Amino acid sequence: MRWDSLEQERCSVARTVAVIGDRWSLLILRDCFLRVRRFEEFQSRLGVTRHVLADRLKKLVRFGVLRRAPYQQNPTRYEYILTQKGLDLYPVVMAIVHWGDTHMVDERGRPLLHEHKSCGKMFDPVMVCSECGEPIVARQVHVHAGPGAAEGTAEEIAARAAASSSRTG
Amino acid sequence: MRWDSLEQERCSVARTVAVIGDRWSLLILRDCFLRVRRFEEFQSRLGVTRHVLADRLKKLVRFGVLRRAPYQQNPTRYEYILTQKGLDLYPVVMAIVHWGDTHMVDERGRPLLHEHKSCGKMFDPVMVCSECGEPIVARQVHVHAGPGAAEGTAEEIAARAAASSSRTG
DNA sequence: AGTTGACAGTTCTATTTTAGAACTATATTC
DNA sequence: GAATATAGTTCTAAAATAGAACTGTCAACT
Repeated sequence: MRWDSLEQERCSVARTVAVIGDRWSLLILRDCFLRVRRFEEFQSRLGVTRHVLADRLKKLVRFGVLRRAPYQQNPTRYEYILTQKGLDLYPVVMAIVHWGDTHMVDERGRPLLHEHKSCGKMFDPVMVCSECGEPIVARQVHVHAGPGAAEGTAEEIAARAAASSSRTG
Repeated sequence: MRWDSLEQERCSVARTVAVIGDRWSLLILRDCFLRVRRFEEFQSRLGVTRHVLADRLKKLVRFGVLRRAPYQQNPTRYEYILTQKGLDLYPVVMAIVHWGDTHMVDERGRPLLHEHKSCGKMFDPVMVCSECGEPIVARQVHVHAGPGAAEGTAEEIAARAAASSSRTG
């Protein structure tokens, strides 16, 4: 599998990973949600090489996650702003933050706290079912082939894997 | 910034990215949640090189996301199973899937549908506030320095970025 | 007894990506 | 006219990845 072909995969994870599935893209996004917008600030905060930063910003713009907006003339300079498509990545970033807060903090505790302006409280993000509102755990989810499924659907794969496990283990 | 040092960063995103922030790790995780467990099956499904697969599985075991469990003797062979720490990554994977379903599908529609066994319905994952239960959007969240914050906290950074924007743009 | 096949890797070379540093371009301030 | 700010591009060395072949263990078949 080549990376160029990832975005054409019949899997939403693979397609998303084609956009944000590298280390620097995720860190750039984190900074975007912290209102960082300019090349120099990304660069100095992240310590990423300028070459890679330019490349990743181009990629995120190409995929419509960021847009390049002029903020001054003479010379014209641009800053990078999250589009709606980019803002919709907030749950991904928050899920990552929360996992890090839960499993990767040291004795000093979590580096950031999040306040929900609507209710005024410090909160954790919780992923719930859109239908019943209950928190989602992996065991309680069953996958089905959707309209865009390829031949080897996840359903079939899970069935095959289960069969192979009971056969040998 | 070296990748070895990423896990020591004072940021939960950076620490999480040190574990799962590369393309193959995320795809391996996706497969884990689809009950794939064995080297050969990961390899044939993903098309990843065996070298990289071995490396990533080792890394995920080292970080406690997967554990290596024997499933046969003579010769002893192992499969890779999600630990609780790994299962806790489900919201990350689901958030990625949902973003892909929303923004990266083609005309055929989404490849997978998810059924919530608890309520029996097809659902989308929604990220809500642990305190008030309302869906979370980026604008409604304010960050504060936590006990593990470093010097340049996100709060300060956001303030600085805002100041710089109003100055020049 | 010898060959084949399954499984879970390891090793090798060629290619691609990234790190790190220097350089370019435009315009403003000292 | 020199220094500074911003947003890149270009260069070489180092690291990671792709792609293929190879290793070791054991079971099953011939």
